[in-house]
Amino acid sequence: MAARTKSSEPKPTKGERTRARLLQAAAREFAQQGFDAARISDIVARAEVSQPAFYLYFGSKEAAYAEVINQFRTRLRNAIRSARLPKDLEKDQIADRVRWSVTTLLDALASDRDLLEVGFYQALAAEEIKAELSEQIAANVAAEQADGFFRTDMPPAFFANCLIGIIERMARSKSTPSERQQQARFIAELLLNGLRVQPHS
Amino acid sequence: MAARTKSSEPKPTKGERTRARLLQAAAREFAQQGFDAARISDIVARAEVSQPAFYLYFGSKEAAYAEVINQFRTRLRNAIRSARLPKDLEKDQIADRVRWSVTTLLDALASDRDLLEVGFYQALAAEEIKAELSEQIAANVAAEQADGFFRTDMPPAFFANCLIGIIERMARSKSTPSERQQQARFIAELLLNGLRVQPHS
Amino acid sequence: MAARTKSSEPKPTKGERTRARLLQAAAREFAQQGFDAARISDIVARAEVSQPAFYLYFGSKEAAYAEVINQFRTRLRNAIRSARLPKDLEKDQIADRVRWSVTTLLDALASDRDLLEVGFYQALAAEEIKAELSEQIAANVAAEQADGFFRTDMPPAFFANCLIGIIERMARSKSTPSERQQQARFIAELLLNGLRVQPHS
Amino acid sequence: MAARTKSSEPKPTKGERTRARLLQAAAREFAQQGFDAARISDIVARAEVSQPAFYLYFGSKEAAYAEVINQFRTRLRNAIRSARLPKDLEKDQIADRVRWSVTTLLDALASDRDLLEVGFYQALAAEEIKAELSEQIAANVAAEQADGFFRTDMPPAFFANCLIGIIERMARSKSTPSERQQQARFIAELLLNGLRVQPHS
DNA sequence: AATGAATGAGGATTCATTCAT
DNA sequence: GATGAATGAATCCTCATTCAT
Repeated sequence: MAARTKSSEPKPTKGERTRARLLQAAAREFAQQGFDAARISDIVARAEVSQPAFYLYFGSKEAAYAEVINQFRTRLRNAIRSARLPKDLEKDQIADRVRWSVTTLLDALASDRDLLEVGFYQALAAEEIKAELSEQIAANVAAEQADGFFRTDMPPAFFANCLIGIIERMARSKSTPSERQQQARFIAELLLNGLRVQPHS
Repeated sequence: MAARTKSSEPKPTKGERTRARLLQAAAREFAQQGFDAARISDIVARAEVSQPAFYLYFGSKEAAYAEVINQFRTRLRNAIRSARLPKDLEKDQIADRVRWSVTTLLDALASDRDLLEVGFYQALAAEEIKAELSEQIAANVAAEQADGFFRTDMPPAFFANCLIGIIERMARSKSTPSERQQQARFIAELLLNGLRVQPHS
Repeated sequence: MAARTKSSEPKPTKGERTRARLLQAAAREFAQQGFDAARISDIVARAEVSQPAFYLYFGSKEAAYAEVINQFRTRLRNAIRSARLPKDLEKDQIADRVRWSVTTLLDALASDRDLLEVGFYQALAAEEIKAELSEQIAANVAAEQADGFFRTDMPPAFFANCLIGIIERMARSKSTPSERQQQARFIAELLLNGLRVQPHS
Repeated sequence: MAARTKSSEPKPTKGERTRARLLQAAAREFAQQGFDAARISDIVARAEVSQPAFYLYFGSKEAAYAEVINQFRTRLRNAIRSARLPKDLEKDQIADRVRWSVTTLLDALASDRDLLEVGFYQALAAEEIKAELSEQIAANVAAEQADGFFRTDMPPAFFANCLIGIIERMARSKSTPSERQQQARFIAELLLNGLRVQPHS
């Protein structure tokens, strides 16, 4: 009776495992070839199933692509949710916290290179995803401006887009966790203090 | 004084005009559909010529795409060349000059939406182009750091990528020249002074 | 008085009921889609069983189609057998009797629209079935000519085909029993007396 | 100057001839296999062109089928138009004239066996075509009833359907022109005078 | 008695590309 | 300088059918 008490997923059936394999193979092919150039035959070869098996689990090439994109969106949304600065933050912790937020985002993006490629760099999906991301970040920034953390003479949406642009560039290169921390440090520093020669630091 | 003495383009022959129409049509189709989804048949339809005419001027679909990309690269290179800060700049003019550089870039990018789409947002070409762009900007930044305009505790390449990321996001939306000036002002301000609440300003 | 004493079908097992459901579903799909366009997946969906279940009861799609056709043939044969004019018929009862024969046929055809569609209107089966039907009717007609009921200057086979053609057209439209009686009346009248303006009637 | 004066069709281009070959090949395949079972690959093989050539002239398999059907409809419509009894007909010429009408129809149907098969015996198109045919014939019959040629106690639509059914059966078998005349004679006789033993004839 | 899962084989359609004129 | 006509090669997708349970 005790078994499986905690697990939310009872145990994947054979079909579910096949489907998962196909989805992963699809993500890889879409990432490497783009939607049009990706061939179902390569996806199923990678997943080691026959062509009809693909259609057992996805209605069409488009549907599979959409599912890959959705995976990415969902993960990204979750990451964003964790990246909000808490209200009771001390002013001198801002830098740390911004760094942490950026790290969270970079880590989320780096967690699956294939999803990243499809969702962030392929024209078909990227713009819509970035638009959503932008809105969410802008909302966060607005709140943080209201809390007095950031200067208020720049529109949140503008800043959100800058952040997305920067992160997109950074996320492009394969990086280790510690490299990402370093990146996050630079980004936070640039965003907070700018490029101008600093008075003392 | 003889006619056409100064003009660098003597006078386009019929063939040259056809070729130009085809190239523009190709840019539009590639921009709207992406390389794979773009069809030669649509390109020639747009250019109002027959299919074989396309092969009279371009060796292949790939070759036409490459030519579109090259157009973009060339324009971009020229723009970058103008964006370097002059050495004898007064320190209090930095802001103006950075603003001007960013405006130059944004204007160059906005000058042809189709080229921009292909060269900056389509995975096939974008990374290479951005890599080149990054190197050039990094070189500029390094020089400017050496001249004492910018703080030196950030790697030029890092900064170059940030700038590219930001510019890419900004260039995405269709904008009027004056909107681009406004964008450039924000960008320069952010890059120079950061998001932190400013001591006095 | 005991239950099922008279019934020729002892009591269908579960398997037999499944098979019957499948056969009916097949008839419906074949009728609506034709042999080629009908899909096993739709048949089993209609019968609410799985795909393999189909092959538990029918060797192939063709076999199932053949069985549907056979059902129709059998019913038709029985109907024809009842439609023969009895020898000791009074001359003035011919009209009634012909009417009755036609009604019998029309009723038989109307008793299952799906079988009718497959067996009478789908090219795959119809010709063969009509050929058999034609022979049987021709035999009846020949006998009736010999008995002096019908004029003998027309070949029985010719007349049989006319009758089949007429009946086929009539059977096409969905009709109530009383509409079929009306149709039968017209048919009998036309066949017996023709379209020419009648001397007195 | 004199050349081509009478010809209404200037001279078929190569493409038009290819298209005609394809259409005929399609008619043959559709006739022999039915719409679903017919394969484009067989059609183009018969027309001795490549598969893409098919799509140069027809948008799809469906479109080609529709065109075949339309050819048949058009011919049939023309035939029907000629089969109307002229008003100034002498009563004793009715039989001849009915015979002639039926012959016209049978000849039209026999003129292209492939079109006939598709348009008259394949479920997909047959019903609609016969419905139209029925209306036209019924209109003719009504006019002829009004002119006093036929008895008026039978609905024209009913008679039209009978005629169509009979003709459909007759047209089924391959026949020579003289066989068709014989068929037409029988049909006219049956329709006019019926099967009843005739008083004197 | 029944099914979840899978596949071999085949068919329609599209597209870049090329002759022959 | 230009095109009507044609094709080789591929790709998505469907369907009847089966295996292991």
